[in-house]
Amino acid sequence: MSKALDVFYSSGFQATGLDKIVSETGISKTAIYNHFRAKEDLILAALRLRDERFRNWLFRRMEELADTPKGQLIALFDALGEWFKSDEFQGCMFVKVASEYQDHTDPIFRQATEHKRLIKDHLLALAEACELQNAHNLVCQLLVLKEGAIIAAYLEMVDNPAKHARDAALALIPIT
Amino acid sequence: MSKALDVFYSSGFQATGLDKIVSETGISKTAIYNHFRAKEDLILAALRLRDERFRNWLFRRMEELADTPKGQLIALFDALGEWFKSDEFQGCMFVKVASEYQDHTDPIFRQATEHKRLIKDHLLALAEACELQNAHNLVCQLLVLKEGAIIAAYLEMVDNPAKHARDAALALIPIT
DNA sequence: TATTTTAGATACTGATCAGTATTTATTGGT
DNA sequence: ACCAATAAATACTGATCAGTATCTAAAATA
Repeated sequence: MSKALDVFYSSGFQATGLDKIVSETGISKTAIYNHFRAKEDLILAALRLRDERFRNWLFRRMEELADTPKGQLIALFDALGEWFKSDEFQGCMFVKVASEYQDHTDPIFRQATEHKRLIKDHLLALAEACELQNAHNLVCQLLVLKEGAIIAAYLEMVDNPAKHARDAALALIPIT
Repeated sequence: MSKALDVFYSSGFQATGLDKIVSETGISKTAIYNHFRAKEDLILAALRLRDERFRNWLFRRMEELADTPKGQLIALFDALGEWFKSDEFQGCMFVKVASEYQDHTDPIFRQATEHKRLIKDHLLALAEACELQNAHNLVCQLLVLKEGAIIAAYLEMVDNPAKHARDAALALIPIT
């Protein structure tokens, strides 16, 4: 499953045939279809695993980098910067899968949006712990910065997008 | 060509077979391959057309909405908001194609990044006309906001992402 | 009008896709 | 040791893919 995730992440979803999954994982096609009803289910499982791993890593890293809610919101962008610099980085898997499965009612598309919602919830909790007057608006702005930084990193639009997003976040978060 | 662009935009690139292009456009496969050496060339042509149309529309709209360079930079987000609300909106075609053709040396991927570069150049010219001390940093931040707003709109992460991006931009652009 | 050229439409090719049926090997019980 | 049951590996299916070859019809020249 973990290997399947890697293959989908680096080679795409439609472009990755099940034969490739078989050859990369060593698991036979029969065994795959024993656990998953269809390729769609395999993709959904890969997305679930990715969501769990990524959120765990991100939230933990934010906690390691700062101990106040406000500090953690800023550390979001430091954590993103580390991700961008890592060998693993190949853009956001959920943006990519939502680019391939564009039907907004498709379970795959909806699972991509669910990942984003879970991150939003976490940031909202942090922002509300800051006792700001409009935590919701701030979180929306930070989310826009986060997604933009990931795209900018993937498309190599600017140098150090995480730094630019962090600077912008600092300008948006009240000092008090 | 225009119709082919629409099909790719709404149905994806790998998922769209040439048979579908034939049935949607009425142009025979032979005629298509007379003008384009391969499907890749057809995609590249569609991207060129999209780039030209989108940049023309965006820059013109920014000019219509404001007459100062600083005003136009802010109007970028008003124009984006109009795009998000339009029926046409289905995310950024270049982000989507770069999600399907991930090899950074692939002509398709590079053409996607080229589109982003051309927009960056335009914003840079506007920012430099504002005579700010660090126009480059500002443009990088605005680009991050722009890409994030498009993703947030496509994945329906937040309500009115253009407004949030615009508010953030206002906080980043010096008042003077 | 007869002939040649051109262009597009249809039909085809080998490859690859997701998914399945059959066969082979392995395990567990007696 | 023998049989039953399970699980996985191989081989196959119809569909679809990008791309091509052949065929047909129209237009241009003489």
